[in-house]
Amino acid sequence: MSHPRLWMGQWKIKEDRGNRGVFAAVHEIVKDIPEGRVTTYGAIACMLGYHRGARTVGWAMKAAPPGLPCHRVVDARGRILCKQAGHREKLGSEGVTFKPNGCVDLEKHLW
DNA sequence: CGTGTGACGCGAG
DNA sequence: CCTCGCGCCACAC
Repeated sequence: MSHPRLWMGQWKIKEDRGNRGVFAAVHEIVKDIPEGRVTTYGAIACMLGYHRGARTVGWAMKAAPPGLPCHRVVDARGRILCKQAGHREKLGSEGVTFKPNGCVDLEKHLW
C-alpha cells in the first residue's frame, strides 16, 4: 500500500494534539484531503499509529464536525459506508472515478 | 475501572 | 465479486 502521508510524518499530529483525543487528529487529517482524492479509515488509523484502529477512525467520522469532507473517506474496498448522504455524486463532481460496481477507484485516487 | 458500541479490516467460504 | 465472523481500539456511561 502506498500512503504518501505515512512517510510525511503526519502521524505526529497525534502527539501535537497531546493525545487529547484521536477525533481531533482524525479531523485534522480529513480536512487536509484535497479534492479528487480519497483515503480509507485504515490508512488514517495508520497515520496516527493505530494500525488496527480503523474502527476508532470511523467513530471520529461519526462525530465529524460540519464542513469536514467526510465523503472523501471510504473503506478499504472503496465503498462509501455513510449511506445517508449522496457522497458518490459529490466525489464524482470532484473528478473521482468509480468502478462498474460503484466502488471508488482507490488505485487512482487514493491519497 | 468494567462493559458496551461502532461510518473498519482481513481472511475464509 | 459477495457475505460471514473474529479481532482491535478509543470513547461514553
